[in-house]
Amino acid sequence: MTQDVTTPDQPAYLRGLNDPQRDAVLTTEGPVLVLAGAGTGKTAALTARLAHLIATRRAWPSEILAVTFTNKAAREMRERVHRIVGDAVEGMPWLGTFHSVAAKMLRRHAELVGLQSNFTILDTDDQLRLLKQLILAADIDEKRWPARQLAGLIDRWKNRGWVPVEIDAAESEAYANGRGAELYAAYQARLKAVNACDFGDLLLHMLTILKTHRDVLEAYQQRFRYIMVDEYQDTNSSQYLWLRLLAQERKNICCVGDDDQSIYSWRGAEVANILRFEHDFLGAKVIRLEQNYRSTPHILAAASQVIANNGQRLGKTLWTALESGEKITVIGVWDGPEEARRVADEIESHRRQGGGYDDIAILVRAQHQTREFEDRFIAIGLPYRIVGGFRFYERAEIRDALAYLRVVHQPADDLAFERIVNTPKRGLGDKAVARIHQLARAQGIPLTLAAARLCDTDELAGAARKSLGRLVGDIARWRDLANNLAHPELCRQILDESGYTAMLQADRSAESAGRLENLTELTRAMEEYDTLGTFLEHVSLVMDNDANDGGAKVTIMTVHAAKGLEFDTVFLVGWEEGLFPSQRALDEGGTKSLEEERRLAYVAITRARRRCVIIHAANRRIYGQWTSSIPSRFVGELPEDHVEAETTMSGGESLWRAQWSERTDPFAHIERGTGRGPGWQRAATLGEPDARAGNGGRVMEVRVSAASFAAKPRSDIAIGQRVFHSKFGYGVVEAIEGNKLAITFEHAGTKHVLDSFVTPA
DNA sequence: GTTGAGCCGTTTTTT
DNA sequence: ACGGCTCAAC
Repeated sequence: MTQDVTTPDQPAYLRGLNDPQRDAVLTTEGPVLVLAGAGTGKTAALTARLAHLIATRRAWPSEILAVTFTNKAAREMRERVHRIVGDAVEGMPWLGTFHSVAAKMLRRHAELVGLQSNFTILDTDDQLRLLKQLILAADIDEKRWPARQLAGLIDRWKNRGWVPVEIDAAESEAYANGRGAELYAAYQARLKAVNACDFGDLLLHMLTILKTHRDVLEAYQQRFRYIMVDEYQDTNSSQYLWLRLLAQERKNICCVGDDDQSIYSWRGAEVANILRFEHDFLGAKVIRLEQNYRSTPHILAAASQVIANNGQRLGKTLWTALESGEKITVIGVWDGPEEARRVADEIESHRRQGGGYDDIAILVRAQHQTREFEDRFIAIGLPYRIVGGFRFYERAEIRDALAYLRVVHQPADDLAFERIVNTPKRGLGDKAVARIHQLARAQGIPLTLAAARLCDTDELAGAARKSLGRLVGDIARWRDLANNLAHPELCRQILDESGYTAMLQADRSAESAGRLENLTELTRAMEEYDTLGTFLEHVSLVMDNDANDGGAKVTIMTVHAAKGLEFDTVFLVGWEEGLFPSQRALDEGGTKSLEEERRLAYVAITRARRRCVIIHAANRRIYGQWTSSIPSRFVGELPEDHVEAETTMSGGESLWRAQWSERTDPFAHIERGTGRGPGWQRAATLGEPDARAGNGGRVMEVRVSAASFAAKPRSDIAIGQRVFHSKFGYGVVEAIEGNKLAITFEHAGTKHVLDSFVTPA
C-alpha cells in the first residue's frame, strides 16, 4: 500500500503514515484543510503534525494553539503527543477545548469586559435560575415564555458572535413579543454584576476583546505561530471569527474535519465553515484522507450508501484494504423490552465464543433509551457502563458543596449564595431571602455582604436573624481559612460546620449513603488541583467523568457521545421513524435536520470495526403510551448486498425493506402474525412479553447468564445480610449463586443482581 | 416555613 | 412514566 515508503532516516512520527497523512503533517505553512473521513487516521496525522512542528523547532510548544471540542479529544491528543515528544507537551498551555482555552485567555483580560479574573463559569442550571429571576422582574409570564427558550435563544445569539446591541428586531421577536434583546441585555448586566459568565460568553467576550483591543490581538497573533483545529465541521460562527482573527497574521492554520460528521448544528455549529474554508483562507491546500483503517468493506459500503442520500457534501471516497467480513445485520423485533433482551442475548453468545465486553457498544439516539437496556442488564447481571447521562458534578449534593466553595472563593457569586442560604434548612425561607435581595439591590452590593449588613439591623425576626448571623459568620471564617488551609480540608470542614453532612446522615433514604460517598469522592478529586480556583475551573469546563472503575463492561451511550470512538461490535438500536430520525427533526427542521440525522446515522455505522447490528422495534412506549412504529428510512437506505435481514417477529419475514419500497401499510406485519387488533394493544395487555412465545410460535432460548461463569463469590456478603444498591436502594440478600445475588429490596421487590453492584450496608 | 398532592412537560444531541 | 414545579394545607 501507500505506507511504508519510509526511509530509515525519517523521524519515527512519520512511520506508518500513508501519503496524504504525511502530506498533512509536512505541509506546515499556510492554510490547510484536511478532510478526514471516519476511521482514516485523523488523530494520528494531527498528533504527528504537532510533533513535527515541535521536533523541527518550527515553534515552541507554547507557540502552538491546538483546539478540540471535547475534553476527551484534548486529553487524547495530549497523551499521544506526549508519547512522541515526551515532556515537551507539558509546555503546551494552549492545547485544549475551545472553551478551556478561551477561559484561560479571558482570565488574563477579564477587566476589559468588566469582569474580575476569578469570575465564575455558570452551568445551565444557574443560568436558568438567573433567567427566571429576570423574566419575573420583567413581568413576563414564564409559563408562556419559558426560561429554557430564552436560554436557547441567547445561546444561539452568542454562538453567532452577537452581543445584545447587535440583536435586530426580527431576532428579538422570537421571545415575549420582541423583548428578547432587552432580556439578553439584562442578563448580561446581571452576569457582570455577579462576576460570572456562561459558556457562550467565554468565546464571545474573548471575541469582543480581540476585536476592540488591537494590542491584545496582535500579541496573540504573534504568539501563535501555528494553529490547529480538530473537528472543524463543528465550529460555530463565534469560534470561526475567533480563529480567523488569530490566524490573520501568520495564516498557518490547519483545520481537520469531516463534513459528513457534522452533528452539532443544534448548538450552533455551521457546516458552512468547512464548506467555505478554501474561500475564507485563500490559497488553502486541501488534503483528503480516504483510506479507512477501521471497518470492513460491508460496513463502509453501508455507511457510504446511506450518506450518499445527502446533498451538499464535499465528497470523499472511502476505501479499505481490510477483509470483507460479516454483512450488517438488521433485526426487527416486537418491542423495546425485546430489543433489550435480544441485544443481551447477542452479547452473551458473543461472550461464550470468547469475546469480551469491552469491545461492544450499544448506541442510542436519545439518552432515555438507555433505561430499557439498563433494566435488562441489571436483571441478568450483565456488566455495563453508561457514558454521559447523570454527570457527577450535576448531582445535587455536589452542586451544593460547590456552591459553598464558590461563595467562599468569589464573594459576588449571588447564585451560589442563593443555593446554600437555606441548605441545609436553617429557617431562612423566601421572606428572609427577599429581604436580603432588597438590601442588596438598594445598595448595589452582593448578597453575602447584604446578608451581613442585614444582621446588624433588626429587620429580621429573632430566630432568622440569629440563623443568618451564624451563616454570615461561618462564611467569613471560611474565607479566612481558605488562605491557610488545603482546599480539600477546607471543603470537609465547610460540609461539617454548615450542617450539610449532618443533614445527609440524618436522612435515612436509600440515596443518602451514596450522597455522602459522592462528597468524599469530591474532596478526593480536589486533591489533584493546586488551588481552589483551578479546581472550580476544572469543574465548570471539564465536567466529564469517565467511570473508570475496573472490569470489562459493555458501553451504552448516545451516538453523539460515540463520535471519535470505535468498537468491534456495535448495536444500533431504535432505528424507527420518530426516534431516529427524531420526531423533532422530522417536524421542524426540514431537509437540513433530516440530513443531520442522516449524518448521525453515518457516524453511528462507522463506529463499528467488524460487526454492526441494527435493530428496530414495531412497538415502543413513548411518554408512557404504547405506540406502533415503522422502521427508520435509514434502514431502507442500506444497500441490500451488504445487509443480512432477520426478524424475530411472529410473521417471520423482515419487512424493513418492504416498508420503504412496495408496502404502504405499516401494520401489515403485525396483523399477519397475530390475527388480532393493533400490536400495541396486545403488547400493553401482556405482562411478561415472553408469554407471547406460544402465541406467535416463537420460543425464547433458555439463557445462561455469562456472569455466572465467572463465579467468584465475594467474601464480604452473606445470605441474610443487608446491602445497598445504587439503583434499588437497601435490601436483604436471599440467595447467592456464584457472583449473582437474589436480593429482596425494601422498595423495589426481589431482583437478581451481580455482587459487584452492591455494598454491605 | 415546611410538607404533600396534583399538574405539566418531557426525550435529541454538549462545552 | 416520571420528576420537577406550583399551590394548598398544616
